[in-house]
Amino acid sequence: MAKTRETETGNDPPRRRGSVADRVYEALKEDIFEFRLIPGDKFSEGEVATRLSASRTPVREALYRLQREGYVEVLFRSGWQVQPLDSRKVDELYDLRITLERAAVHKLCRQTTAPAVLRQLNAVWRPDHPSERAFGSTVRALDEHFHCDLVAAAGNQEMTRIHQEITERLRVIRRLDFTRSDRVDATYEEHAEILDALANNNPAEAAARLTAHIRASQAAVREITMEKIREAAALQRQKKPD
Amino acid sequence: MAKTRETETGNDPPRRRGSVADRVYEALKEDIFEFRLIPGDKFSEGEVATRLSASRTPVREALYRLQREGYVEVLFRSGWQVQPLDSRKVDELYDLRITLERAAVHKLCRQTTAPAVLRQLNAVWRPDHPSERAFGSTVRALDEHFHCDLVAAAGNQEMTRIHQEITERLRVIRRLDFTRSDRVDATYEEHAEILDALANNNPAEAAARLTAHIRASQAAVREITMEKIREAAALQRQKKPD
DNA sequence: CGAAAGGCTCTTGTATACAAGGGAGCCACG
DNA sequence: CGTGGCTCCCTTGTATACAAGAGCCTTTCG
Repeated sequence: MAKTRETETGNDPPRRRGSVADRVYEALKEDIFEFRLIPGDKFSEGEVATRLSASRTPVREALYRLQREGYVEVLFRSGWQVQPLDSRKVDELYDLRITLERAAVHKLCRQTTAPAVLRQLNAVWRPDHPSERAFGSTVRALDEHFHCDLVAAAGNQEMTRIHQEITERLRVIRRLDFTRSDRVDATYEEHAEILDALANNNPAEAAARLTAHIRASQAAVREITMEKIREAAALQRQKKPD
Repeated sequence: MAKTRETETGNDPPRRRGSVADRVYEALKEDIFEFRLIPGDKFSEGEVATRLSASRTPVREALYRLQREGYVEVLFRSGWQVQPLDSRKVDELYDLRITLERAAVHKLCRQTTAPAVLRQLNAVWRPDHPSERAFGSTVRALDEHFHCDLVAAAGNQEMTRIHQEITERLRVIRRLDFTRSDRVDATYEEHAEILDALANNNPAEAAARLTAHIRASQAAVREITMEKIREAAALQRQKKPD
């Protein structure tokens, strides 16, 4: 249901929507996002082509796009592999995110025509009653929009495009952040603080709050990941006690 | 001679070097860089395939890569077109460059293991005698390396990769900067100042100098471009006085 | 019994064949 | 003469056929 309509936020779809290659691209990306394809999994072009009722040509095109975006890798004449997202790369992407969003915030404060976006974001992140707060995966989507909208509002399309790519790349990880209700609450509060600083045209504080917010999320995600790894390891030990 | 070995600096060559697709990719990119393919030019896949003695399959792969990087665009069932690099996008890419390089400089100052790169850069940009200064296209390559090395030294591979992409995208334009000897001299001096600030572990000044340096280059390039456009327009008027 | 070598299968890389559609030029008609 | 529509060619998008190599399994020899 609703497929991966989320990824249609339209950064660079110069290719005609509805082509087989696009369909395959979206399907594979969703497979990766939904863990139907796990990092390390190997598969072949023909296999994917059969499963998605397409020929190898559009499948290859989709795979090359995904490769460029860092999701998969081709092993010379030995099939494809889902690229694992190691913690080093994750940290690098977070750093990059912070760099870009800080720059966006500074740009935003130098602009005069900002309030439109800010008003809209305020409406979402400052509901009249706490009961109006979203929950679950909705918060993840809203959080993504918050950060993407800030960057987009700065007006640099190239920056927006790259930030969008990073956002998608980190999506698999970031969703973990919103599985804890305390983190959801923190997100609401921190976003509100950032919006305050922006409303006061205080770029330094806005940037500081933004950085702290992202770092907190990053730390929480890292912690949750470690937890999950420990759980998985325990389960593994329980299963194979050799 | 020497082909486009420059682009082999190896950001992401997961594809086997020597493949037809890579050869076509490099050839097309060089065609664009050397203005054998001018922005606005239209061409077809079959045409390129014939010219480069390949089939359409690797040509298409190369074209999709170039499309993703913003060099060309596909017109639905109506051929391909070399994407013009409008001034708005150029400005955006410059802004992005500044953002990334400033971040790199800040990171660099927080590190302890920086001097190696700095020493090497100093050797290049602070020759014992001004006579040892490079000239022509060599300066362009050296300037590119200066900025790329700074970013690479910060240690964020993702940032390095994206910065590299931006660098390539702006190369066509930036080369204009080094056609004026005063700009070459300025580059030497400004690079030296940046290296000084880095040696003194003064991130704020380094970032400021860096920004000023890039902005100066941007302004010069813009001016030279305007000049060239005026010249071209004059020539046009002379040719077709209707 | 072990190890090495050879072949067999499956993989990607490339070439070509086929399908669908857009654009320009031409012809006919008002 | 102008304009609208039609047709043909050329374009990309997709499917399939062919080539070359990497890996594994089997077989054979020491």
